[in-house]
Parts: sequence; C-alpha cells; structure tokens
Amino acid sequence: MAKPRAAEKAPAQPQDELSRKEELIQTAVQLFSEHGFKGTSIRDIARSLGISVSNMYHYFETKEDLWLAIQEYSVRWLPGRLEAVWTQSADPLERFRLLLKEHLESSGIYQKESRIFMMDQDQVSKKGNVRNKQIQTRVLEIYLKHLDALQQAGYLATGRTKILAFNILGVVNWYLRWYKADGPLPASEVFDEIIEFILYGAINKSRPATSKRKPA
Amino acid sequence: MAKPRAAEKAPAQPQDELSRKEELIQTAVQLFSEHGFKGTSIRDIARSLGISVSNMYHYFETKEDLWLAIQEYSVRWLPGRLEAVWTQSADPLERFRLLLKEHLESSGIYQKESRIFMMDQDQVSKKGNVRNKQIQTRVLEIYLKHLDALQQAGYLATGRTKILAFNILGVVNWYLRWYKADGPLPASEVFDEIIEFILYGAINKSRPATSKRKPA
DNA sequence: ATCGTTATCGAACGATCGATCAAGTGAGGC
DNA sequence: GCCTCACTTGATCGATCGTTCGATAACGAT
Repeated sequence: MAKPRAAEKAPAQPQDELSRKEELIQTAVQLFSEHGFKGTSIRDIARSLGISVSNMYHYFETKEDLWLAIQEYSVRWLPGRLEAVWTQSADPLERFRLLLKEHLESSGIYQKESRIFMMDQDQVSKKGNVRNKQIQTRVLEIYLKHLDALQQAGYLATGRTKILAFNILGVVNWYLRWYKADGPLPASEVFDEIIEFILYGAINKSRPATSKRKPA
Repeated sequence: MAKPRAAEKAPAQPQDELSRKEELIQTAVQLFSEHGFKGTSIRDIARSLGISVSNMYHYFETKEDLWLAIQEYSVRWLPGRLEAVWTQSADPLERFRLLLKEHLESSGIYQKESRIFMMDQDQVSKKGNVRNKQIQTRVLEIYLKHLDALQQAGYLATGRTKILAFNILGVVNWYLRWYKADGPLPASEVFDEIIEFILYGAINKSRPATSKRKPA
C-alpha cells in the first residue's frame, strides 16, 4: 500500500486499468442519466461497452458501488468548492455572485452526474442515499450563510432566507435539466442570465429604456 | 383489509369500485413518490394495500396504465388551467402574477403526483412519456406567451425569454420537492414568497428600510 | 519457458419482476 | 332456487434482475 520506494516504475498497467474503469463509469453516467438508476441494468451498461457482465464486477463490487464511484469524483467536491468562495470577497453581494458562478460552473462541468444525483436519489439504498443528502445539506447551509450575511447588510428583499435558498437552488439545479451543452448559447452567457435572474428577478423594476442585459 | 359493509344498499357499487381503484391510485402515488416508478413493484403496491397482485390487474391492465391513470386526474389538467388565466386580466404583469399563483396552487394540490411526473419521466416507456412531455411543452409555451407580452410592454429585464422561462419553471417545480404540507408555513405565504422572488429576485434593488415583505 | 497477477468470459444462481390463468367468492336480478 | 357478473385469490409463467463461479486469455516479471 505505502509503496516504500523504488519505483516510479510504470505501475502495472495504469493506462488500461484507469481506462476501463473510466469507460465503465462514463457509460454508467450516460445510461443512468437517460433511464435512471433503477432503469439501467448491469447488462445494459456491459452491453453498451461491449464487455461481459462479470467483467464489470472485477472493477466494482456492486451496482451501487458504481453509483458511489460516480458520486466520488463529481458532486462530492461541490461543497468544498462552494465553501472556498467565502474568502474570495468581503462584499456580501459580490461574494454571493461568486458563489452562484462557482456553483453553476462546478455542477455544469459534471452536468450529467449532478443530474443523476438530483433525480435518482430515491432509487438507491438508504446507505447510498445518505452521502448525497449530506452534500445537499451542506450546500444549503452554505447558501444560508451567504444569505444571512446579505440580510444583515440590508440587501435582501425578504426575511425568509430558507425559502429564498430553496428558490435559488431550484433555479441552479433546474439548469442541469434543460441546458444542452451543444446548444447555440455558450455556458457563460447562460450563467450570467441565471445569476441576474436570481439576483433581480424577471421584472425590471426601474424599467430603463436601455437595459444592461442585451435584448433578443 | 376487511371489506366494509355495503352500508345502506348503495346503488350499484360505485362506492366500492371507485374506492378500490382510488385506493390503488393513492397507494401507487405514495410509493412512486418515495421510491420512483421503477423502484416500486406492483407487489409493493398490492402488499401495501393488503390485496393480491392479480387483483390489481382487474383495475389496471398494466403497471404503466396505473401511471397514466395518475397522470390523467392530476397534471393532465394543468395546461388548461394555466391557459384559462390569460383572459382574467389585461395587464401583463398582473396576469403573469395570476399565472404563477394558478400554477403553484394547481400543482400544489397534486404535489406528489406532480413530483412523480417531474422526477420519474425517464423511467417509463416512450409511449407513456410522450404525454408527459407534451404537457410540459404546453406549459412552457404558455409561459413564453406571457413573457412575450411582458417584454413588449417593457417589463422584462432580459430578452432571453426562453432561459427566463426555464428559470421560472425551475423555481415553481422545485417547490414541489422541498415544500412540506405539514410544515409551519401556510401554502399561501410560501406562494407569495415564491412569486415575489420570481418577479424581483433575491436582492432588494431600491433597498428601502421598510420592506413590504415581512422580515424574519 | 514458466509463473503470478490481472483481465475477461460464458454459464449459471436465486430472487424478483410484470403479467396471466383458472378457480373461487358473494351479492343482486330473475 | 340459480344464474350472472364484478371482485378476489393463489399459483405460476417467462423474462430479467444483481450477483457469483470456474475457467481462460493476456501480459509483465523472473
């Protein structure tokens, strides 16, 4: 385990091993996002990859381990990334903007994975579900922390920060469902639109003839 | 379950027939919302009701028919209800408020059902999925219609009405996931919070010392 | 060439899935 | 009385599920 020394020797066949395991994970991500966890059988994944079912069990002990492996490299790191935003600015509003941007970017990179854990969490066993809910709880608390700071600074339009947090998370999470990476709009512009909506809503209160956001 | 006595010669047996079928539907709704469509077997439903599996097939030809029956009495009527809002006001903004209120109320009445069709749509066959997507498409178009009217009247802060519609639908649909009917807050107050957020966002632009929305 | 480890496979396991079947129940109409 | 018919059941079907097993195939180290 603690390989003592020696040897940076190309360890075993990291190329193939990682490759095969990666292939399995990526195939699973694709199929899970299309048909759900329960709607995707081990045989579906194996067939889609052109390997045998038993071969898969050489890399993952159970189907749920495969699920957890996906979680491990994707959404698991989201809370930490969001927490790191706190120190990046002292202004609550600017800091909150950074939070939203980081959230959108981080979950956008793993769009399919994030979608899976948002949609299929009721389809796995309790144990496999716990981690997922922990992550969501941590994210919610990060948002509440930011919103409390905003409220104290007088920025918020409401005192019900929890409902507000849910509303915001709804927008951010929903984007995982409708955004098509191969669509006409670059992600950065979509992010700006989403952030402006979260901050200032749909209606232009001041109604300036020239908006800072571009029209159609 | 012991069959209740047929009270005072209830004419025919509409009482029992509707009751049993209703029981099946309600049990299915509960289990589908907890474990998903694929995660709920017909045996789970039958066991939870205390009846035999084959008895269920006396009321529904397939498992997916049960799914469709749920859709039939719940989300199916949503587009029509939302369309009816259009004539209720001539002012685009007030009309849009009515749309949001109607949407929240209508889907809130069938919260579990709406949740099911929002979450499990990838778990049913293509045929069973088509209607669901049609409903969602109709709802989206209704929103786009309202948003276009708002835009022409100069109310909108952005020209990307489609992204805006997705953002709004994210908030509305997400509420189905987090709102607990047995929670401390009455639905009407939650609705107001959601609507204000959609219209004006999280940040109080004008920053009045006294907000019209109550603080904590 | 041989060995050990890793990677892969086909076959099969028991369990459960959605669905079907033939048979039994009981109440109402004749 | 008995016939009908909606309702209900236990047994069972073939298919598929996640998982396991024993046996190879491939390959680096010796």
